[in-house]
Amino acid sequence: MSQDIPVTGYAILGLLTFGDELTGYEIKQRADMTLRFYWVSPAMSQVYTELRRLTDLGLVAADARTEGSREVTSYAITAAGQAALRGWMDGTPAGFPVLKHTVLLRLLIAHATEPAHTRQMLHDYLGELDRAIDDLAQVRESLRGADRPGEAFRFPSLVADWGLDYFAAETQHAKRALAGLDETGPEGTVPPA
Amino acid sequence: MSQDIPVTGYAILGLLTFGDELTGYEIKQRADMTLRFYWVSPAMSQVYTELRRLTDLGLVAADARTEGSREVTSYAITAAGQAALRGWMDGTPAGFPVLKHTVLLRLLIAHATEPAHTRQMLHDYLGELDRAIDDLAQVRESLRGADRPGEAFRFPSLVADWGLDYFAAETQHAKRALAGLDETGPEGTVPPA
DNA sequence: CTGTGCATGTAAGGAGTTACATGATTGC
DNA sequence: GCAATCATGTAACTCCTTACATGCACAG
Repeated sequence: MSQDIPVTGYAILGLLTFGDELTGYEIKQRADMTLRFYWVSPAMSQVYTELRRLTDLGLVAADARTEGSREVTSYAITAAGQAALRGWMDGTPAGFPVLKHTVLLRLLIAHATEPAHTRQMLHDYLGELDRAIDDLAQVRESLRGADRPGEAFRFPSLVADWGLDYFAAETQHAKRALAGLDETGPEGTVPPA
Repeated sequence: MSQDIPVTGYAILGLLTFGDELTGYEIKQRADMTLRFYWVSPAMSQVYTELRRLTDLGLVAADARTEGSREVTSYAITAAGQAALRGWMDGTPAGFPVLKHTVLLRLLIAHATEPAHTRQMLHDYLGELDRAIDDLAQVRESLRGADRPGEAFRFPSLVADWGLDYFAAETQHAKRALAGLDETGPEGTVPPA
């Protein structure tokens, strides 16, 4: 059946189940909007590589047309693609999420540098979290109107809400860590608020 | 300065800042205990590869001895290693965490399969979360006694607590998603509890 | 007429994985 | 005696990234 497609391949296949025919460029944009929060933001070159593979396997159909004077290729999922996607979703265990959290990694060994640097890092992280929340909130808003049970964007909404909650929690954690950093050892005093 | 070491290299360097001389095997064990939750669980082969690189760069010192009749090599961080680690922590932006969350990815496109499968997946995830929480809670317990400000395991404790909260939140999210799945469309009725 | 966005690719390389291979030590 | 754990590595391969390369369309 499924000839060993990387997860990103299935993710692209998944993006194509929402109805539209998409170009590689558009797939990259959609991935940057939503997929990046809980999977990856694949490089353009990988999107094309993956589309090539999926086309060769017959899981997507390439629709090459000429627009003005340039070649544009859109892709649509095929019946075989739908079947492969289902086979993957039903047949392979989901597995535990992998978190590559450089902030936490650095916090773990924060004793190896000065507190000021760690504080700076957490501040920066808070800023990036704000931006991520703004971005994701906008995506979430765009799903309104079709986000109720049975509607087209039911699951994307569920996932977006999950993500928003996650980022909110991260913000809290970062703030708590920041507060914890300001506490000094048993002999020290708590610095003024 | 730092000759392009992968993050995992710095992670290993970080593990060696907690005092002990460790063998590759032991480093792998420690990584599996703690690092895996917010970075990765590197394969054994990669641990050795990385230790080789760090040794070549003079960032760790290999201490090869013969124990009984077999060769055992332990590694300790050198002064140069400490400097390189600090340079990395202070000099490179931490960057936003990357989450590879197959459960969320699958939930996003859950319309492509039957609700029963999605429910099953979320159940499985809840089980794995329980196990992860147990494991991490045990690690957290082992840090007690040296987890206050200024003490050796201050930061690891902070990070472990962060992780435990994260897993608790994930459990809540998964349960909420499960509850959301049981709601049917506007025309349907809410199934009995 | 220049920069930004749209659109598509190739090539090189790195990080990390699985599979394979080997052997000592310890506990049952 | 056998399995699990300790301990160390090599080889092949894959996913994915960065850098490079090209060219149209459109707005200011």
